[in-house]
Amino acid sequence: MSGPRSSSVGIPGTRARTRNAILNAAAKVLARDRKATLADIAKEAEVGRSTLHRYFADREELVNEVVEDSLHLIGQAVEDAALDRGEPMEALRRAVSAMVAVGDRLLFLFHDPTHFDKLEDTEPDATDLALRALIERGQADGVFDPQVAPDWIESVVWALVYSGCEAAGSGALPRHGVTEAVMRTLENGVCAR
Amino acid sequence: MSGPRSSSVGIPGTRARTRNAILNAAAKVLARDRKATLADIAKEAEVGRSTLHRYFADREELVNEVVEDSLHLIGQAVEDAALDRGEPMEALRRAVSAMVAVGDRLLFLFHDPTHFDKLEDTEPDATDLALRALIERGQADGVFDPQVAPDWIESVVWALVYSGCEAAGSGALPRHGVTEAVMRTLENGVCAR
DNA sequence: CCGCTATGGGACATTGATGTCCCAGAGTGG
DNA sequence: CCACTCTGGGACATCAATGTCCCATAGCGG
Repeated sequence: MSGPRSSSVGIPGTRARTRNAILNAAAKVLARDRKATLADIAKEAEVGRSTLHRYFADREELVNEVVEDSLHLIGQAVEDAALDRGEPMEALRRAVSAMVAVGDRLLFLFHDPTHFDKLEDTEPDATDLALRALIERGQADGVFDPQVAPDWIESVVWALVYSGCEAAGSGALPRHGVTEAVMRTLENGVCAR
Repeated sequence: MSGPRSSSVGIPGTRARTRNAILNAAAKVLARDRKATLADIAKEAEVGRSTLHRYFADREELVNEVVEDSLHLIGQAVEDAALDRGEPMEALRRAVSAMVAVGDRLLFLFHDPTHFDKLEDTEPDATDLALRALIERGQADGVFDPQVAPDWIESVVWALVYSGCEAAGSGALPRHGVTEAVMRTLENGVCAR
């Protein structure tokens, strides 16, 4: 009855805040352990399991919403990076920096390839398109290696950013040095200059 | 049941072969979906669920054995690469090639960070030591970038190899081109030469 | 002060995976 | 041909997670 359903329009701030807390907690917990219980997530979010169920009927629904939210956050961050402006290499740096900034969600998404599969159903999202365009622009400008597939370069970028975020999470890299490490590797590989 | 099944059932080697089939199937299935059922694994291995239970009492036991087996395979492959011999860059190429060769197991291990955690309990394994030694040797020789932590370089190598294996799995890269793509990226990053 | 909403927590029913047993069939070696 | 081993599959018992209800209560706004 009167299920407080519809999206975040007109909802008292409380509901949006609780909802957000649950989404964040879910992303964090599920990134660490994909088999985490709903109870675990509720605990992390500091809400009752009942409350969690009030906001998300299914586990599936919850996960889907976290995925969607994460994609949205990442997309927003990358969009703000305005990859179509400026030198390709500088734009790439902004992209990496933006990705690192939402590292938690990145870790969450990458930790479950299943989500990645669902993503293929939807239209190619703006994030990938922007990144792809940047890569091709850089290749055309002779800045990025034109002899390898844009696909591969994109994979490399995501992989290194992911790696950097994980390294930061485990303390292997200082949080502020992630972008720099990733960029240096993207520019030079692992070779001395 | 049994169409073209095992031709020699009483032979000692048979048990090992069945066991191996289960381990391989488990690695493959679990790499794709961590929540896969024991029934799924049994099906992939083309054995009955009962048989699987005869070889591995627990799900936990099975997973542990797959981890151990995978580490062993990877370790063997890398050891055969004799990373302490020859030019660092050539040795690195051999390392990458060896890792790619056991890509399925790599995908399995990386898909569940939990396994990675257990690994920290044990002594630092030979694989990491060999790889680390190679990296430091290369840095000393001025071949690898001495200004970044060996830790980071190691992460990058694993990340790119993983990425390459995944790309191969999804058809984005031809299986035989993985080592080349990874090495090119390690040598030049994503920049034009 | 009153009512409304959101919440937390407990009490179920349900479901799906898991682990155990047992039995009959097939292939092998003696 | 007989005994033995390994196997697949079915029949449970168990268990943990999940999803549903319901009720008492705290907080917020009118």
